[in-house]
Amino acid sequence: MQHQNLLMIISNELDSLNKSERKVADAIMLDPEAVTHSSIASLAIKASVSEPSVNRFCKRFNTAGFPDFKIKLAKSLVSGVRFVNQNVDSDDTVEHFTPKIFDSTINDLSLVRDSIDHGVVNEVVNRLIDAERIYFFGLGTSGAVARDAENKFFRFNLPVSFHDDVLMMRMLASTGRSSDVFFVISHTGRTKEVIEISEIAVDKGSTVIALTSPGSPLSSICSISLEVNVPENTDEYMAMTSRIAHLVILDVLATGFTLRQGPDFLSHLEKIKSSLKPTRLSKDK
Amino acid sequence: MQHQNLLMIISNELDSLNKSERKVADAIMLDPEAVTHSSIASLAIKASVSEPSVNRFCKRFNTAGFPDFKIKLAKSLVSGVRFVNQNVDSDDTVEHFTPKIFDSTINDLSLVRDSIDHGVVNEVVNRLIDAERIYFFGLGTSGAVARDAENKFFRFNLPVSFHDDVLMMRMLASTGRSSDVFFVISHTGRTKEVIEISEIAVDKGSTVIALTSPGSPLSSICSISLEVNVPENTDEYMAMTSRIAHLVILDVLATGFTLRQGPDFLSHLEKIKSSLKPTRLSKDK
DNA sequence: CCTGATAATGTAGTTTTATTACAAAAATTA
DNA sequence: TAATTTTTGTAATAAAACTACATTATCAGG
Repeated sequence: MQHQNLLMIISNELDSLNKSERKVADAIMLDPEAVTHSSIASLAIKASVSEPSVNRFCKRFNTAGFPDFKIKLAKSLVSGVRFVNQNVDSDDTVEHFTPKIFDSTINDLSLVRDSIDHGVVNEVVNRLIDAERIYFFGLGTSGAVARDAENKFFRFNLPVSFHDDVLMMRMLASTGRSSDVFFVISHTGRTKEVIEISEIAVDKGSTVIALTSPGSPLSSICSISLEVNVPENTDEYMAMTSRIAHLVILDVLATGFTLRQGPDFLSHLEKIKSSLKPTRLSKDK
Repeated sequence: MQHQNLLMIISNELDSLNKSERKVADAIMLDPEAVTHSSIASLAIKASVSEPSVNRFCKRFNTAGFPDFKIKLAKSLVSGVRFVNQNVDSDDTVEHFTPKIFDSTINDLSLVRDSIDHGVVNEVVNRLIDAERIYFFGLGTSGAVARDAENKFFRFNLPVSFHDDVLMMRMLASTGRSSDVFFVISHTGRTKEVIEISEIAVDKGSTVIALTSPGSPLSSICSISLEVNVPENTDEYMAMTSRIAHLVILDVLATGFTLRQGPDFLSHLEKIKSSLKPTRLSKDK
């Protein structure tokens, strides 16, 4: 893992430390937050070791020195990213598990943000702009994502629909034209029906864009694959965050779409927005 | 606000700074990450001011001095929450706007995380557990959220459905029983139809839980209101992040639900999970 | 259980970094 | 414009971190 939490690394390597290093580690674990504000001297005293021992400790953990160590330590302490189990425990109360779920989602989103392929995003936006029709396909949870996508892309003045019925999907795929874009959403990329349907659409010469995980069967057979790597959640109580990443990516695509259309397009969006006004109660009652 | 971001504070007070303070602020904003690794001297040079000016700058922002400032700055950079210029510009390329959209979503989620009322969450979980039936209602974008919620709560072995058709909603609401829970999702909380339907359900003695924004008409008429304050996005190109916050909150509720059922319940969830296996291609081809 | 080698730790001095006190320079006000 | 206040910088001081080297502990082979 590229970006791992310093405190976590320390606690993992606790066994492979020598005496004084261990003393330093213990002193840090006791109150990491305090270490952030203390000098190398005071930490040395707290750990009953010499200052250079603390310094050596820092370097052992791939930091430039004590100040750098403090910075990295501080980062690892930020808001709920507490290294000690960010997993939900069976005896957690609302106060405990709520921030854990948020933090875990946030963390996953930032991983996706940093790993997404801009070239592919760009290419997908191009294909969407050239499309005469867009179909969003998804089953189960991804069906909800597809539905959200329809809602978003509908505003762009082109025929869009979403489908979560495999029979409909199959029929549409087999009657698809080369100017049609099938946007297939699937977390696993392993659902047989979805793969078959995508293959049909590809055979018919339509563009099939997949929003799925890297290296999946779906990914390999479609025209363009927008691969999203969301770490599998081993925690039984944790929800699937991939669908949220998918939603954000669709936001990205919609934004790219809008930007490419130029500023005139904004007035069109405004028109749709204001069409909803009569359905709402006004702000001032 | 309890936990506010240092970078955000700085960018907010940019106007009230004097010349040299402003120079320091600009130098920091240019590359905050670099500042966390630099000395007061090098930052002073970069900002073309004296070292004491940098020191005074730090103290002005309620930090003990430069080292403490660096720690706080480092913390504000965690989870990639970059606050500088998170609006999408019309000449942004994919490389530019993609992280902006992710960051803005992440930022909103962390605000919701810190502002959510745990007592209400707890109460909502209780009501959901006592429910004999749960209906998830939502229109437009919130329809997709409702659909996702159905998918999630369906696994809990109790009758759940989602509806995005106002006529169906109206009929269900008017035939509702006191053991029924209507879970109404609405970002604005101002859609007339939704409010009317909720009022009907309340009159019939059903429990109406609203997932909506604070102080909205919907919020005031329902049984329990789960209020989510997502800052309105003024940027024309930015998407609505409230729906994502809603999804995460539904994850939280589902988690609370699962935890309350005790460990035996997990085997039931496992059963549902494995029921999907035959629809998928195996990992090893 | 000694001896030499190696690893671990500490001491003391050096260098870097941050802070403070004060003076000079701007800016502001009357 | 002179007095006052605010801002900014200079230079000295203090604090903190690091380095080279010395000492001590540990361990393997005899």
